[in-house]
Amino acid sequence: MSVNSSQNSPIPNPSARTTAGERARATTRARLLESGRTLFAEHGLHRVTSHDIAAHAGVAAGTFYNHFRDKAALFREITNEALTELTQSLEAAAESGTDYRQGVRQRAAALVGFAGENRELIRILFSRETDATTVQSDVLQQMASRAAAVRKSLIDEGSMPVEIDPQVFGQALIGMWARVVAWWAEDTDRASREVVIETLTQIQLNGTHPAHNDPL
Amino acid sequence: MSVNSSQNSPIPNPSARTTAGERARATTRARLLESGRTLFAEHGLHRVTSHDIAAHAGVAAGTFYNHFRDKAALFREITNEALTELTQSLEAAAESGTDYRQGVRQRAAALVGFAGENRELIRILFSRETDATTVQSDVLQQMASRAAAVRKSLIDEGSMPVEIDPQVFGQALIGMWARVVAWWAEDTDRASREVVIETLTQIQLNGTHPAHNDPL
DNA sequence: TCATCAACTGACATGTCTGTCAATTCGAGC
DNA sequence: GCTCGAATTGACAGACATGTCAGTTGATGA
Repeated sequence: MSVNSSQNSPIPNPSARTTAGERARATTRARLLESGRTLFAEHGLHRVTSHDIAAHAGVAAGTFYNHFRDKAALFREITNEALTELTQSLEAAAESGTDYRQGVRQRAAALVGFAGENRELIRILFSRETDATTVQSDVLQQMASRAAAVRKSLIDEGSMPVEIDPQVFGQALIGMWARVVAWWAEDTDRASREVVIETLTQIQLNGTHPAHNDPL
Repeated sequence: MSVNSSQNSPIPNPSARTTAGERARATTRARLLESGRTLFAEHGLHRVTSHDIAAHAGVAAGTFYNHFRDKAALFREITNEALTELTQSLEAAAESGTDYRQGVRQRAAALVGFAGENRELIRILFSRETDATTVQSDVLQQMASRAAAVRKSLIDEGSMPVEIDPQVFGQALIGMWARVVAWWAEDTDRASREVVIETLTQIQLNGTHPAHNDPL
């Protein structure tokens, strides 16, 4: 096997020597993904058929199955790609954060920033009107349990009232993030990016260090 | 038309003189609704067929359509009933509250209480795994915009920092309520009812009067 | 006992989505 | 120009959900 053997990566390497056939195949595949993204965002998973996607991409119905086992496979690829990107974005934010307050704000900014630049994907992942609801939880669950862990340690050291349960608060954060981001991505004129970030940050910080916080 | 003509009400009047046929009809209808609730809660709207519901209720497929125009009609009836009940419960809580803090806690208690006693309905209305997602928003939207209005007036009188945007906060509350309640209703051993209520209350109060609150 | 009628039955016609496959197109190499 | 094979085509068969309807059941009351 050569070092430069062809990859399964969804993104074809443009610098590699490719045949016209390979290029055509990659183009068709990309078109199908793009059409899937557009249609799923607009109509939701179960109101879009594989034939719809093929037609929107300008290829025959059978071609769809030349590239994807079934509709679920294409959907999975779209959402996995989105979630990977989002996860990376959040992890980068987590690493760059120094103190806790700053970290919270940076993660909120990463989430909101991602939402602003990937509105179709957010619509697919989080919107009430579409159906990726089973998928969404993983990233957020991670974020929330991280937040819950921090919160737990704050309780243990006594700097947080026990009335706020870490698990419940974690779920509350997940719900809040998903909803706010979906709402905002639907129409980003509804609020400025900064206000959204700031509100999410404040809620999380106030929930964490209530009452006896330094005023900002 | 007689004063006592038969009604379209889903709940038959037991004190009225009824024929055996009418009683049978009401029973069948109730069975279908009950089966729908069970199956929708377990499998979600679009993985349950009208024939499934009929079979679960122990009647023939055609009987379903003797009682409901179609699957959507039965689903609507289930969710409407649930939402009406929930709304009433929340409104009762809103009326009984005297001061703002108390009102917040009472509405949270009403929501959580409803969730504990109607776990199937909550699962249908709010769970990620089912599909009533379009329906859920109305009640919560109302709750949230009420909360947002109060919050706006607090901003206007200067007792709340402007960083927290009322609209965004309203969406955050909706998301938080829906998620927490769905999570808790799935397994009520996850946290005590009191802890859930208290956490929701704290988050909302802290979000409203941050930093310079009286400590509880 | 019998006629009536609403409730119920379940086979079926209809429409829709899915995934397949034999035939066709088209670029690459000879 | 010709052959090979990968990519594509689109008609089609199978699976399934939906809603209907002619026929059956059983309570009612004459």
